[in-house]
Amino acid sequence: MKEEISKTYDQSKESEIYKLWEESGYFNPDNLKGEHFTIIMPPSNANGSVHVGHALGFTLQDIMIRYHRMLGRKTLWLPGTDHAGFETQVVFEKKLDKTGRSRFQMTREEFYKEVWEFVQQYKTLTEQSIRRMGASADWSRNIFTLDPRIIKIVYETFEQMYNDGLIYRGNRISNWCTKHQTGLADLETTREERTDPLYYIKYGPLTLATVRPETKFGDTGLAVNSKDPRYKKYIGQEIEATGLLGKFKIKVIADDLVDKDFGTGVVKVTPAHDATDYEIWLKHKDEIPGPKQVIDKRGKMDLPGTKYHGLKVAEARKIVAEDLEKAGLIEKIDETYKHNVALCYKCKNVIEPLIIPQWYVAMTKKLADGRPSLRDIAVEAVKSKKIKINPHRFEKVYMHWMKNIKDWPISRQIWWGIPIPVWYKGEEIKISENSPGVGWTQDPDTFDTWFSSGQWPYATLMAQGEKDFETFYPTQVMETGWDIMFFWVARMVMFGLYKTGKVPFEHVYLHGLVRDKDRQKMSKSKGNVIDPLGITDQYGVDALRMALVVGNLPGNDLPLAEDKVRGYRNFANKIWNAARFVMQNTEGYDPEAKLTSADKKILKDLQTIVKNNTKRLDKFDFAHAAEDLYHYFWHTFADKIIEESKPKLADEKTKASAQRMLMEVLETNLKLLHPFMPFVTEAIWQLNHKDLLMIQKWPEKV
RNA sequence: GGACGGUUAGCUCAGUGGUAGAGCGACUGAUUGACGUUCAGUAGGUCGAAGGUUCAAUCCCUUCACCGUCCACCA
Repeated sequence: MKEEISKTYDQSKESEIYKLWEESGYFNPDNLKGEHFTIIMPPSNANGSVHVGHALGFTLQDIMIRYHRMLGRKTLWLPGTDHAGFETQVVFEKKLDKTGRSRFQMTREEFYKEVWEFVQQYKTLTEQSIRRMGASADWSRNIFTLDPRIIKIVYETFEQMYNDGLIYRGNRISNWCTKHQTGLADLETTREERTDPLYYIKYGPLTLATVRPETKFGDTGLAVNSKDPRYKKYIGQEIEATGLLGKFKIKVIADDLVDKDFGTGVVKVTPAHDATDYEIWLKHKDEIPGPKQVIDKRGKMDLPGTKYHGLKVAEARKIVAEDLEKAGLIEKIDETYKHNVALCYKCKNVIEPLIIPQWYVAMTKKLADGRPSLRDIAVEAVKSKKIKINPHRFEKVYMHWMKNIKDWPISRQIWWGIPIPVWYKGEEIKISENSPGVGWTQDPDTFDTWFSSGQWPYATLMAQGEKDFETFYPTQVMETGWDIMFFWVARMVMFGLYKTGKVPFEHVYLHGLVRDKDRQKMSKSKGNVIDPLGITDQYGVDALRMALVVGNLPGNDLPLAEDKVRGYRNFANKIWNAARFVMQNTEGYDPEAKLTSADKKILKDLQTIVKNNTKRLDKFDFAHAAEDLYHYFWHTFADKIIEESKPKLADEKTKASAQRMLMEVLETNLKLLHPFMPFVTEAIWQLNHKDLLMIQKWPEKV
């Protein structure tokens, strides 16, 4: 046996080892006993290849899973993929664009079918990549967000919430992306500071400041602050003014949303095209007319019969400003005005606030039977520590967001997604997956992806059958990136508590983003992307896993350089060779040999490592756990214990003790290292064992 | 406009109320011996600034500076 062990660790055998594990059946908790330990894998978006950020998530989750499996728990790691509605549609439309096609030239059915095929390819690819990372997930329970079992549960929840009055259809102002032709939640917009001209426009006796003169055709009122002495006399009055389309009358109202100190202290109220104005109108419905739409969904002026009709908003703004200037209606222009503009988070086009009917989930509304609002149950779960967020500081961020939460628009005007199961016939509304009969038409919209993925923890388990749900829910840990805490984690908490009465998970672990060695975000255009599969082929998965874990504290971004991966490849080889040394020198050793006091001391010190490491894993302190093991193995075990064992092995009096000691230290280390570096440790274990290291009992704390 | 995080060795980051640590990098030396994907060693830091608490502060408090991030309806 000794001679057969190669001098360097051969990572090309990793896929064979994975096969060994997978075929053993121990990824499936049905073959395990004990108390349950569950992690639901965040479903990967099936629209591209896995990147190193995914690899980080898989690694951290696999560490927890392998650790708990070795502790003797009935351990389930349930994998899945996400259709990722909007995200995927955007990716796919870009692809269409490259070949000169567009979804607007296709039928909805054609489009859906093509995206489905596209997603299937990536789904398979993603699942292979997850395996390549060593993920010990239960593939027998693998599930897709568009699985009929999931859709059924999503529909049930929708109906239940509708009946509870938590879901309603509202015709109100929403963020509209003119490129993607869909409404978006506030979270799906970003803001960018811009410098735009601020026009001071005359409205009869008054002057007001605006950056959007083109929307003046949609004005239905003017507003001032009630405490502003300058304008007291105008409140409630109709003033007469001259505009580009002739004379008009407009009413002045008082609203405290108006800041006296901004501009002239007068604002125009354009409820159809501005969120604040819309809100002002809601409070003054009796005083001023409602929204008057002058911009359409394509972001073009909708003013038939005028010269502005059909102009894009940006063009119209220029022309309107010029015309106002010519007509002597501009008092001045402030060219240095800085303000934040809302953009679509995907295409960075300016969001056009428009009134579009959307479905909403009420966040702060109490239920008729007295149950607290979704927001309140989600706040309580964290406050009462039923859910703990790691790092702790994110609990503050979570609370702050909850405090300011607004109703969540869940309908999207996109095609790729779960259709909204609502049918209309005149004024009648019915919730149903299939047509209720002749004359009914279905709502054309689809759900926001997060409406389905928000239900993931219970939906994935319920989809497997009632028994799985009872056995594995609530889950123990949700491990994901901090960047989707609001999008996803917060929603899962609400849905989970609403639907099951229990928290969906006990712990949230938020990892940081992986960046390049200069802390830059990885992006294809910068060419600084580290491809996890490529790096894995070169250095082995274990090396990548260690590089991702060591030095990576929760919530902090992680700079990753290839050098670091190379360093841990060296470590994997070190482990291999230390093991080779031990095996070559312990042939036929006596596991019961009497220990010398020096060797006893070594084993006692090892207990401290076991104890500390276990404690660290229990506290989710993976970075330090990994670093400690690295140090102990290399600088204590390899550099000192093994070196010092050489004379001991040469002396017949101390040989038996040294052999036993070396083997015990090695095997304990293999077990401790296994969650972090499963492949090299298992490969070594397989050299002299018939069973799997993966299911060995975790070293006892003494 | 709010809030949060950071500022420690050339780089990336740990850490502790009691004369500062790791990895990588640099430098010097060793070496056919489990491993050169190695070993031994050296250099390198007034722990962002100023105050305060303390016998003692890099660590606690206050203020400030700079960097970063998130949230936000001032048109």
